[in-house]
This record gives sequence, structure tokens and C-alpha cells, in this order.
Amino acid sequence: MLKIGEFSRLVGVPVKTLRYYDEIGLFKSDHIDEQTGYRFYSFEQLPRLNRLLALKDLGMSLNQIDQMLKEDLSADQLRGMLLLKQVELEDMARDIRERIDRVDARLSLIETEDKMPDYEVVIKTVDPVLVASSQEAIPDYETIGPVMGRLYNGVVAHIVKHKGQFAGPGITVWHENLKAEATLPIKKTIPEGDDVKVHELPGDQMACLVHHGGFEGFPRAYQAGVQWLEANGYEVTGPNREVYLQFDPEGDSKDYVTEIQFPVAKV
Amino acid sequence: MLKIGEFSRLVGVPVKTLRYYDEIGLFKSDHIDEQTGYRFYSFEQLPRLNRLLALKDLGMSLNQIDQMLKEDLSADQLRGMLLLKQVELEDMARDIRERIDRVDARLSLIETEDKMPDYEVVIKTVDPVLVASSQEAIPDYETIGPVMGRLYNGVVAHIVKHKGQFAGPGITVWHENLKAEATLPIKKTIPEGDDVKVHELPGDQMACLVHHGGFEGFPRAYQAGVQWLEANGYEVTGPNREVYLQFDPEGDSKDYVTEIQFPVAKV
DNA sequence: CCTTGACTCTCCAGTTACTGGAGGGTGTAT
DNA sequence: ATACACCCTCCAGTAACTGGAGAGTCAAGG
Repeated sequence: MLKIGEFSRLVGVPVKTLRYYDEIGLFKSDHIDEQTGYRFYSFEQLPRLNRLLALKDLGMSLNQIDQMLKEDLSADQLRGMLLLKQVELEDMARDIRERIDRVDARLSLIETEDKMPDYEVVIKTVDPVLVASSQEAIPDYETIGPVMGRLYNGVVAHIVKHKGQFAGPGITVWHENLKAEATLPIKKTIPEGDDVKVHELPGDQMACLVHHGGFEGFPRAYQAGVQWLEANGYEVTGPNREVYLQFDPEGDSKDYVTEIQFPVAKV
Repeated sequence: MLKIGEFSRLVGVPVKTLRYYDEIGLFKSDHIDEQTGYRFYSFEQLPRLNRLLALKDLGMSLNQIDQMLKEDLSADQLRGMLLLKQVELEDMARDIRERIDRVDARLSLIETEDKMPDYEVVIKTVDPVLVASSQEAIPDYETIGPVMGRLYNGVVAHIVKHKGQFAGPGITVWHENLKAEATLPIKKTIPEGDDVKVHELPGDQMACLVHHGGFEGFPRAYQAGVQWLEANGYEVTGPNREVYLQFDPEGDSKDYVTEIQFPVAKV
């Protein structure tokens, strides 16, 4: 019979932890002295504790270990739990590798620029959204402004005409070959028009960054986004979007806030 | 100005989490309506939150993020924190790889034996221990018993003669070429004798397994230990030990409990 | 025999980053 | 007017311990 401190030294588990395992019923002491309340442990308990520790070394939770230490567990059940753990561990390993990549990317950015990046890119899941939209190919950069203005005006007019309800800020979807789609979220579907279509923008994993200021800053923002995607091993899987969170053609362009979104997948 | 729910949808962070960040002061709402207590958020807050989320994606704790979001932090300090995180993440990655190896090893054991292993091996740190000891080469297997008996008797006699105090069960250290050292832990140092040396067994990382029963079962136990070491990528770095936790030459050998220890390092 | 120091006990609080729920007030659309 | 979504605060719980307070126990040394 060993007192808790002796047993603790023998197995290399802190006294506090042994008491905790006793309390939750995972590993009870052999018996307790009624007079003093002292816990006593026996050598016969070593196999159970060693199995417990071995399972803990696999990353099992105490709950799972409690299951696995039950005598009547079949080899198949054990195998199942281990396979599950294997998958879970591989997920964790991938996750950590990705983190390391991101830290590396940020470190090399700090090396070159000596400060935190101007644009922070975050991955988030964007919900699908019902929109009315109108699209057109943009002949060249100078005409973006007027063309977009015309497109959005058309969509607004169409929605108003059919008493549709606006559900959020405008979103431009950039299809291939500089074809821009001006979309406006709406609450409920409305009839389509000659130029105005109604459909749902699909939800997706998006790499997002926020640009504050006028459109002249977009190239820098896009550059930062693309750079990040490259450094972190993502690839673009569809048309990117611009969400005009804050926009007022009459107002100061310094106050504009735009979110640029790239639908992405991990390479 | 956005209500918390709108802001939550915009940034993809749960409402509860935003309130929590507000509470701990990591990310305060822009202002709070005095009448209703409603939190309101502005677009100007997006950069801070995005940076926060980006740092969280690196695996930073909220405390660390709080540090890193302070305006007056130099690029060097940032670099330092990131480098630290990098090391930490690489440790975690290694740890998880080792876990995966152990799970694999156990799974293949279960495949061949269709049950949990008979011997559980655990890695633990063993403290240095002061011992009196006597050693001798063992000519062949049959003579182990009598020789060890003689050795231990000699050490016991020496300790008693010098009024030494015993501090634990006997430990046999197996040096190369079947040379056995019979050691007995003592509390304080005593003079050496012709055959009996006094020294400290070094502390070390040990792979340990516990054998219940007589010495005839040792070969199986050793085999299990060596197998485990191989499967889990450890190599033996010194003489192994046998700790006779429960041993009584008069008693039933079925009740013996021995811990076999291999000093190891990860390959 | 007494004291000292090591050991043990129970109970409580704190850790991280949230999550869920109860109970109650607010805002808007029909 | 009422339904419904939305917002508020406060409390409890998570996993696996760790640290500390306050009090009882044990063995050795003087």
C-alpha cells in the first residue's frame, strides 16, 4: 500500500491529478483510511493507470479513456475509437501546418515592409443571397465608373418598378473578360426584365479584405489580396465580388468602405 | 452604424462572441445606446476586427492578440511574438505527429492480436537516486538468480554495517555484456566498501513497463518493450533497469511486481 | 514527550474562449 | 394590436487540471 505521494512519484503523475482522477471516478484509490481520509494505492492498480496514461498520450479525452478502460469493450470498438482519433489527429496536423504557413507568410511580409500588412485577409463563409442584377462587358478602365453607374441605376429602377425590397448594399460580381455584373440584394423574388435578371449568388468560402477609401486604391488592395492567396496556398475558384458597404456618389470618396471577396479553395 | 446582428453577419463572427470580446475589452462596440443598451458597430472598426481574426487564425491567444493590436508595438516586437508562435506551432506539429505514430502502432497491434496490448509502455522522467551497489558479470541465464541474491545480500549487509537508511526498492541496472549492478537506494551517502560502491543513478527520460509475476515472464515483457520502442521511434540510450516494486524471496512469485525501465531518446 | 517539517485532507477559485439558456425589453411589419 | 425577430444582462457549464487556504496526520530528532 502506498500513500498518494509515493504512488505519485512511482507513476510520475502529480498528486493533484491523482486526486482529480479519483474525484471524477476515472481512477479510484484502492481504499481510503476511514480515520484519516488518506488515500492508499496498490501495485495491482498500476496496469489500469499505465493504460490510462498510454491512452492519454494518444490524445484521448478522459471521457474516451473511461470508455476504453471498460473491460467489456470489444476489439472492434477499440479499433473504431482509434481510427476516429487518427482522423481527428490528422485534421489537427493539417490545421497546424496551415497555421505555420500563415505565420511564415506574415513573417516574410514583416521582413520586407517592417510593419503589419495594410490589408488583412480573412477566410469566411458567405451566405447565398438573392439579387436582381444586370451585366455588361467593360471596354476599358476609364469607363468602369459610368458603366457601373448606368447598370446600378437600371437595377434600382427595375426593383422599384416591381416594388421589390432592398436587402443590403450593392455587390459587383466580376466575371471573366472584364464583364461586370451589378447586383442588388432583395428580400423576395421579383419578375425579371429585359436586362435585369433575378438569381441567387451562391454562398461560398471567401477570402475577404476591406478597403477604405476611393476606387483609385483598388489596385493596391487587389494586389495585397492576390499576394496573400499565393503566400497561403489558396486558389480562386470563381468570379470575385466587391461589396460596397459604404458608398455615396455625392459623398467624399475617402469614406467609402468596400469589401473585396474571392471565392477560394485550399490548394 | 450597424446593430450587433448585422455586424455579426458582415464579419462572420457570432453575436455571442462579439459581446464576449466587448466584455473583455478586446473589441469594444463603437458606442452603446443609452436608452436601450444596444451595441452599435461602425465600418471604421472593420480593420481592427479583421486584424484580430487574422491573428486568431495564426493560433494566437486573445491576450496575445490584445498585445499585438496595440498601436505602439514595434515591428521587432511583432516579429518576436510571431517567431515565438512559430516555434510553439512547430512543437505542436511534432507532438501531433508523434501521437499519430502511437495511434498507428496501437492500431497495428490490435490488428495482429485483436486486443489491447499486454504491456503498456509509458514515457516518464525518473529522478536521480542515490544508491549503494555491487556489480558482477553474469556467466549465463541459469545463474542470474543466485548471483543477484548474493549481490543484493552484500549491498544490504554493507548498508546495515554503516547504518545507512534504505530509501526504496532494489534496482538492478543491466550494463553491457550481461553485467548486472545490484543497487539499493539510500537516504544519505555512506562509505564505500571493497565491492560496494556509492553513487547516483542519473535521472532520465525512461520508457517504463510494469510486469506482474515471476521472473520467467521477463522475456515476454522485454520483447513487448523493445517492440514498442521500435514501433514508436525511440532508441535506448543507456543501461536498462529493473525496479523490484514488490519482491519477497519467501513469497509467491505470482505477486511480484517489477518495473522495467529503458532510458530513451526520440530518434 | 514535544516539536518540527513533510505529508495529507477538503473546499474553493481560476484558467480559455466561448456556448446555451432564462427572463425581460425593443423595433418593425402586418 | 400583435406577432416576430432582435437585443439586453446574468448565470452556468465546458476540459483538465492548478494553486491556495485552513486544518488534520505522521515520523524523526532533540
